[in-house]
Amino acid sequence: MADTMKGLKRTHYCGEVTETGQEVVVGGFVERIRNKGGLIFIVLRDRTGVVQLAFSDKSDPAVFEKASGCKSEYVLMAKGNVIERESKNDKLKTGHVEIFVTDLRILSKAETTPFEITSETKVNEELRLKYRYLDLRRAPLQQNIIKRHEIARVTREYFYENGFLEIETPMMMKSTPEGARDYLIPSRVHQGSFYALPQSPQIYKQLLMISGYDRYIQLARCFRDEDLRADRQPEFTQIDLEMSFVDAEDIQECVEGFIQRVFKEVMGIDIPVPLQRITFADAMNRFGSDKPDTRFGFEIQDITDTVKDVDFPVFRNAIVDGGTVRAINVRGGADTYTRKEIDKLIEHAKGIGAKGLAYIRWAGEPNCSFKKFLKDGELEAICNAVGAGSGDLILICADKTKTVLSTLGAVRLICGKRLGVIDENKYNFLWITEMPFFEYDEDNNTWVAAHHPFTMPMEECIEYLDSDPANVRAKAWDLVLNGTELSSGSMRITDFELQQRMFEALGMTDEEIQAKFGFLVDAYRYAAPPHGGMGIGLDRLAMIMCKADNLRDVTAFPKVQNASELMSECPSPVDKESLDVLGIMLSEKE
RNA sequence: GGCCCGGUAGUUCAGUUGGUUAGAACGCUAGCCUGUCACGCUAGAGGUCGUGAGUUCGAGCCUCAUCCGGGUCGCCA
Repeated sequence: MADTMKGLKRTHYCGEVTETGQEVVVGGFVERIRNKGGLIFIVLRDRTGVVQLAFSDKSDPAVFEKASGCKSEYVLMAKGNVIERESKNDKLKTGHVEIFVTDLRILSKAETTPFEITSETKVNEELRLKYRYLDLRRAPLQQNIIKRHEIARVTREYFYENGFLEIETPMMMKSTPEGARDYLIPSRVHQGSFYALPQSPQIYKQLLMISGYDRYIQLARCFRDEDLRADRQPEFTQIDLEMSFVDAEDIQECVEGFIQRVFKEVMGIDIPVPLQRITFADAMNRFGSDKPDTRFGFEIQDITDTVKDVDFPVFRNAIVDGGTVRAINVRGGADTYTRKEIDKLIEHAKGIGAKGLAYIRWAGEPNCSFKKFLKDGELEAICNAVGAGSGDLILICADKTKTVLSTLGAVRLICGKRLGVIDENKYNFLWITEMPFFEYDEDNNTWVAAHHPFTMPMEECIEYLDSDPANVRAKAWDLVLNGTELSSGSMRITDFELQQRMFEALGMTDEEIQAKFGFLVDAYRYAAPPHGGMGIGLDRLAMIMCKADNLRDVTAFPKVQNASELMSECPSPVDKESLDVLGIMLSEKE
């Protein structure tokens, strides 16, 4: 039988025991035991830190006996006097004191854990995830989870102070097949019908504006049944907000205030506002990405004009086909990138869709992969055009402009990371504005909405809606931090006529509109204040603020790449009775 | 669905051209130790080499398939 905590009441967290000359009661997990024979030290841990418990065989033999029976990860409660240590440990906040224990309780015994619960564990993540509850005992993970809590706390405080109302929206809602795949919930009462988990509370928050709630905030759980990435979980949290009687700049200003506040309060870092703005078109041209990492250079440069007379078939064919030739100057990359590494980079570029990369590697002498096609002075002209000199590596891509940009954008990131030129202590925020309204769907040869269909086009673009969809820009914007898309926002269409035109431009029939969004379209018949809003990825924000490189490290119980959870092993099959109740029959497996 | 990387004691790893009984460190078990703090010392237990086929006299190592995990492309209005 384990001991009880009867008669003991915790007075301090372990990490807070710093003053000598007081009697304290602490509780926690055994981090480490150092048994010297007649003297035992136990390091006790809770979520605030650790404190050393001391035992001597010269004092209470029963207490000493109990201490000698302790093992790693036992849950203990200890009463004792805080005394000065004979030899101090400067590495710990509580390193100058220890608790000389007079009453020890073993509240719960632990089996040997599958891995050691230490800060610097190198354990395979798969195992950590299977025993997530043990992994979560480790200080680094606890610090992330606590920091995430701090972010959420500051978020609520900021938006409450600015007049936002927190309103919950349904987790069971109507499935809308546009966009990401929905997670579906079968209905027992309406067999054959399904609810969907929200991809975002988008529709509900717009309805709240129609209902006059003016400023809405919610830390909303969202669900998308798509493949995972390091920065994408199927289940995530958005700081979801919507505002009435505002325009884009008002919303951005409000969010800038939030960013400033959360970085100051949680990290002690000053973020200057207004945040930098760049149009979508500029972002693509300069960085080959709609979420550029601006912490380093290597910007994309158009050298089509410089090479238009070069007799290199790769360049010429691209230009003749209406494409472009662009380059990045990987400054100082000539030594890092050996011939072999460049080949690997080129292979990677091919994976992205490029046919290859041409390069000029200037290590001592400029070494050019297409030298035999160059006439006198042309090599120098290219180097000059991109500002390259000795020690630099120029990577050139020639293809359709879209391919060139996405390739060089990806290559730029790889090179930046490889050369270690990214300052990990920088926080570069960027508004991406004037997002395109339509995207071309090459599979079906149609224009599709790049955002949800209630996004407002920019006023000056409305006239091109039908004639020139490629040039219609949306009153929509993204917020990017260090190359990660943090947030996305837009103004919504409140004009019934304009909304009808949008649906038509997207090729939706009246029946489709009615079936999918009938209630929302109807709602706008009864007047709506001008409104717009944003959804800020809380998980991604936490990830960057914790300097984590994936969302699992800031999520208590994350899912793995195949969207399962290794600890509980969900999803899992259910028995036939459960399915029968729902009227669901599974198809035969192959 | 495509591509890339990984899987050897509980954990982290090593393992030579394919060749006796697969090693180390940490952890674990037992014993010793009064000032440790990644405590120290002594002894010990612990392995379907992810799984299944194949090649071979012989496979941790070679081949194929498959499972699991990671990254990425597609996908994510």
